[in-house]
Amino acid sequence: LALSTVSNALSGKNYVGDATRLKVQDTAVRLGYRPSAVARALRMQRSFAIGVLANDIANPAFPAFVRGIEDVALRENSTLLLCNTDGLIDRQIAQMRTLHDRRVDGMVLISQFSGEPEIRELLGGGMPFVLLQRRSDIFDDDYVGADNAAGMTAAIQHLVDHGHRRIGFIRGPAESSTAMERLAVFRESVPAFGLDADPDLVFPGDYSTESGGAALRRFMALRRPPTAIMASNDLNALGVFDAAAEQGRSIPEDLSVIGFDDIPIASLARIALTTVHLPKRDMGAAAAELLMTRIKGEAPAVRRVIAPTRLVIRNSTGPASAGRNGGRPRQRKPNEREAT
Amino acid sequence: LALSTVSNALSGKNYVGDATRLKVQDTAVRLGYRPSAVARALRMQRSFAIGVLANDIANPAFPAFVRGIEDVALRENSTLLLCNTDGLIDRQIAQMRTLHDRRVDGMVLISQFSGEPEIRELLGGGMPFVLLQRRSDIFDDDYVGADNAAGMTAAIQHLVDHGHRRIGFIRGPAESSTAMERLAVFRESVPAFGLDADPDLVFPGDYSTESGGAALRRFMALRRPPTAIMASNDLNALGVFDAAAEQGRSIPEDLSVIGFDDIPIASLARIALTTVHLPKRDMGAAAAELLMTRIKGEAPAVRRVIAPTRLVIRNSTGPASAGRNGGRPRQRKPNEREAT
DNA sequence: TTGTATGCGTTATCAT
DNA sequence: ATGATAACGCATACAA
Repeated sequence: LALSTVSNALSGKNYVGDATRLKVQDTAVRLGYRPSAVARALRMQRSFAIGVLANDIANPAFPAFVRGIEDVALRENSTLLLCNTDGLIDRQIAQMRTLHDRRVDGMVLISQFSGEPEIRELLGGGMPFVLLQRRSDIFDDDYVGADNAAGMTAAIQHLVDHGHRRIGFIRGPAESSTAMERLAVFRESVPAFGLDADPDLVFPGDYSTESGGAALRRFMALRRPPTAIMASNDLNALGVFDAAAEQGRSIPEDLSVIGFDDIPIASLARIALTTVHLPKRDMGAAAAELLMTRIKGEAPAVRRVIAPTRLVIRNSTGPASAGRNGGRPRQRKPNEREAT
Repeated sequence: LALSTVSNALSGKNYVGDATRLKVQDTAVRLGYRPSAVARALRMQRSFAIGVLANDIANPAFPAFVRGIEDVALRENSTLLLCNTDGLIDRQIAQMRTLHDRRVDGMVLISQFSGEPEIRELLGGGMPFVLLQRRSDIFDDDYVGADNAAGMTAAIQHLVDHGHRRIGFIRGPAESSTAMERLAVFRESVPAFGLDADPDLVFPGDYSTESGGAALRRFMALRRPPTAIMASNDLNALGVFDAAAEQGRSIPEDLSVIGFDDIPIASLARIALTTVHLPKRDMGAAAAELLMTRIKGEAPAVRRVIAPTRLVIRNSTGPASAGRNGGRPRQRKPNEREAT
C-alpha cells in the first residue's frame, strides 16, 4: 500500500476506493495510529492553532471570552493556545513571539498594547489577528468591543435617577482603550447630567481590586465625598466594597456603586453588584469568527463589531439621600431588574 | 554561509566562530528571522509544549494552579496548551487526543477521569503525565495533591470547638478522588468527634454553586437542620450563601459554613468565608516539576507530593448557640485568623 | 571551525 | 484509483 493512498484514505479525500479506505481506517485504529499535527503543520504551513493573549487569566471575565472563542475554534478544528501577560509588556512581547514561532494561524488579543516597535513588527508581518475588548491606536483593523458609551450612559442615568449628583469615577488604565472610552463618556456626562465637576472625583486606577480600595479611601478622604462611585470594572467595584466595609460604610445606604463587566460573582446575593453587562461569550465568538475569515484570506463582511451592553440593577445602588439612616440593611429585592 | 552554521550560531552551539556567530545573529534580527518551532518539533521529536487539562477553566482556583505550572514551564522554555473539558468525558478524551496529536511533551491533568479505555490507551502509550489535585484509580504514578485529611480535620475541629455537633456535609463528585478523600475523613470524624450520625447530613453534590444551593435547601428542609455546613469547595459554599440569603438565614449567626480551596473571592469582606487553604501555585509548580523530570526520562526523587493545607478562619463560622439572636450582623473581625 | 547530506511525518504533485 | 517522489524548515551526524 502506498503512503499517499493512506494519507488520502485518512483525510477523507475522494481519490480512494471504499474497500481500501475501510481497510486503512481499520488498521489505523488497530495500531492506534494518530497523524502528527506538527508534521502536518510543517507541510501545510498551517497549524490549526490560534493564540489567545490576555493580560490576566485570573480575571473572572476571561473564561467567558475564551468560551466564545472556543466555540468557533472547535467548529474550525482549531486549538487554542492561551497565554497571559500579567499586564507586563515584556511578557506580552515574549508571548507573542512564542505564538509566532509556533506558527499559529492567527491570534486574538484581549491584552492592551501601545505602539511598541516589537509588536508593530510582529503584527505587521502578515499574521492575522483581531483585537478583543481593547483597541489599539495603530492596529484596529479588526476589533470586537462593547458599547461602552451606552453602558456608561445607562449607569450614570441610573445614578442620576436616584438623586446622585456627586459621582466618583474610577478610570481604568490609560493603555486600555475601553477604559478611555468610558472616561470620555463620563466627562461628557458631567455637564449633560449636571454632575459635580470636581476633578478630584476622577481617580486614576487600574482594573484591580486593590485599585478600587485605594479609590474609595481617596474619595472618602475628600471634604465632600461622592455619594456614588462608578468603577472601571467589577473587580474594581469589589475593591470598593472591601474598603467601604473597613470604614464601616454600607452599600448602597451610604454609597452607591456600579461596576462594569458583570462577572459571575456580581450576581451572588452577598455581592449583588449593579453593573453593566457585557455579552462576553458572544464577543469572544465574534472575535474568533472575524479571525477565521481573516485566516482564510476572505474579506470580512464587517471588521468592527460593537456588542450591546445593558445595565443590570442589583443591590449596590440606591437613593442618594439614604445616607442618613445609619447603615441598616434595607430589604433585599427579590429579583434583579434590568434597564437599557 | 552554510545552513548548519547558521543553525549552530543561533542555537548557541560552540562549533562556531565568534565573528560568524555575531554576523549571523545580526542578520537574523535584521531580517526578522524566527526559527519555526514546528519544524524544530518535527525534527527533535519534542515540541516544548505541555498540555494542561482542566474540567473547568472558569473555576477561580484554576488560575493559581496554572500560575505554578507556568512558572516552571517558562524556566524550561515550554509553552502551555490549556484545555478545558467542561467536565464532559467525551470532551476530555477529544482534548487529550488533540494534545497527543500535537505531540506535547507531557500533560498535567487537573481533570478527573475513571478507567475509560480511550484514556487508558492514550496515557498508556508512553506519554508523560502527572495528576494534579485529582487522582485516578488506575494511573496515579505521579500525583500532586493536598493534605485533605488534615484540612478536613482542622475544619471539623473548628466547628466542634464552636459547639457544632450536627454538621451537614456536601460531598463532591464521586469521580473526584479529592472529594472522596474528604468524605472518608468526614465519615471518620462522625464517631471521632461525636457528631450526629444522620445519613441525611451527607448531600451528594458536585463542585458547583448550584449544588451548594441545592444542598442548603435540602438540609434546611430536614426536621432537624444542621447548625453548620462543610462544603466540598468554595464555589459550593458560595451557593450555600446564596440559598441561605434567599431563606433569610444569616451566616454565621444561624448557620456556620466552611469551604475548601480558598479562592480569591473568599477573602472579600462581603464573603469572608472560613475555608481550607490550598497552596495552589506551589502545587502547580510541583506538578510541573514532576512532569519535567518525567519528560527528561529521569527517575523523579518523589512521585507523589502532598501539599500542606491550613484552615483560614474568617467570618462564616461562629458558635452553634448563636442561632437565636435574630440574624443581626455581629461585629466584623478586623483581621483573619489562622489555625492549623 | 565550516560545509554537506539525510531524515523527522506529513501533504501535494505528478505519473501510472 | 493507486503509487512514486518532492518539499515543508529545522537539527544532526559526518566529511572537509
